[in-house]
Amino acid sequence: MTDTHVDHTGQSLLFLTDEQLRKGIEAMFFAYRGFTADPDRILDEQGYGRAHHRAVHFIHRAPGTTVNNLLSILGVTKQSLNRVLRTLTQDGLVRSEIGQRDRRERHLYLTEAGEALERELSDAQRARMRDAYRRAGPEAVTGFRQVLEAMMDEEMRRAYAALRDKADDR
Amino acid sequence: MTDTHVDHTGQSLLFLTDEQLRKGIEAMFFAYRGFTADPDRILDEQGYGRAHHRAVHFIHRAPGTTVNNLLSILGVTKQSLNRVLRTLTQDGLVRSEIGQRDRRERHLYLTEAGEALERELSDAQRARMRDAYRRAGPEAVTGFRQVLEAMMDEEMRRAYAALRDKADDR
DNA sequence: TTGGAATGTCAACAAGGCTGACGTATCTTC
DNA sequence: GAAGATACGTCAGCCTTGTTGACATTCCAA
Repeated sequence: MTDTHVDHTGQSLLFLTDEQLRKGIEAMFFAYRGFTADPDRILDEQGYGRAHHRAVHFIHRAPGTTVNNLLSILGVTKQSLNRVLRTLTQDGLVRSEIGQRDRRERHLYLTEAGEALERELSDAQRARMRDAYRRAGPEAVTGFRQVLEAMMDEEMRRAYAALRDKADDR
Repeated sequence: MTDTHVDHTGQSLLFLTDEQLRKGIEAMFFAYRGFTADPDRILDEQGYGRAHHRAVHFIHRAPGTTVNNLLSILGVTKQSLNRVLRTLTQDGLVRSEIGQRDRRERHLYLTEAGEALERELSDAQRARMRDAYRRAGPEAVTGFRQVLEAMMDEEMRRAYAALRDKADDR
């Protein structure tokens, strides 16, 4: 499929045709649809959207995070995030606490109900991911992660790395 | 990173922790942002959005495609697609021809201006993809594609395969 | 102590999804 | 030839989720 050669320095070279790159682009497009399909269904039942999923996911990942912090991870305006946060708070899924050190800050946490939704969503998404990994095999998984990481913007790569290494899984 | 073992049947097994799966999920999220970042900038300058990009991309890929066909690939409603197609046609980027065999059908083509925009968009996206591939290396590329393909819904996998094999690149 | 910066909230608007209803042209089938 | 099915376009109206602008609260440094 991909045409690999080794040059005189021993470096492995990739000859990438436009066609190969296009396939990668379309694979990314279609796969992302599959990636979000299961959560989307669950969210729809509850009257939520992807924005709610993202908020819930990252609050779960980093409990006590501030609004500003979440903003930089999600890459949206604070007004946009605020609307999502407001509905989640009203519905009793998210709880916000005024900062001890800096009273301007709000620290965000999931309630029990919030954790329950998060679990439902991430179970579905992990099942999809696990299935894809199983079918593709272990070497494929490593390659998958390497390409994705190389595709991020520098800024996102930093956000990802910070989250990536938070919990250990060796 | 991924823990692989070989069982007594010689089968390679994957032990996937929730943490590993979560990293994959977050990698997918951040990478998709990088994936769309460059086209988004170009589109924004011209007053278009991702919806226009998708239409232009697939009309370029399958010139003469019908509206219905495009609908099933994009997975949106005809009202939604129509809005996009209308602006693209008015702006002289897309041209539609009444079908020869079936005069109810409209066959879609990019104009010269449409092809020019498509080229600009896909050049940017390919550059990003090429860069990611180069950094990740040849084996990673194969794995990347395998996992993505396994992550698609069955329906999307068919659409992808149909497009995938249209042009040859061995 | 006061003015600027940072944090977060409220209001209003736009893009782009969606459903529902309908009109028109064109097959296809009886 | 009439009746129904199909392909496409359009109008109206809704929702989510992005945007900008204005404003309140709080902190900090001059």
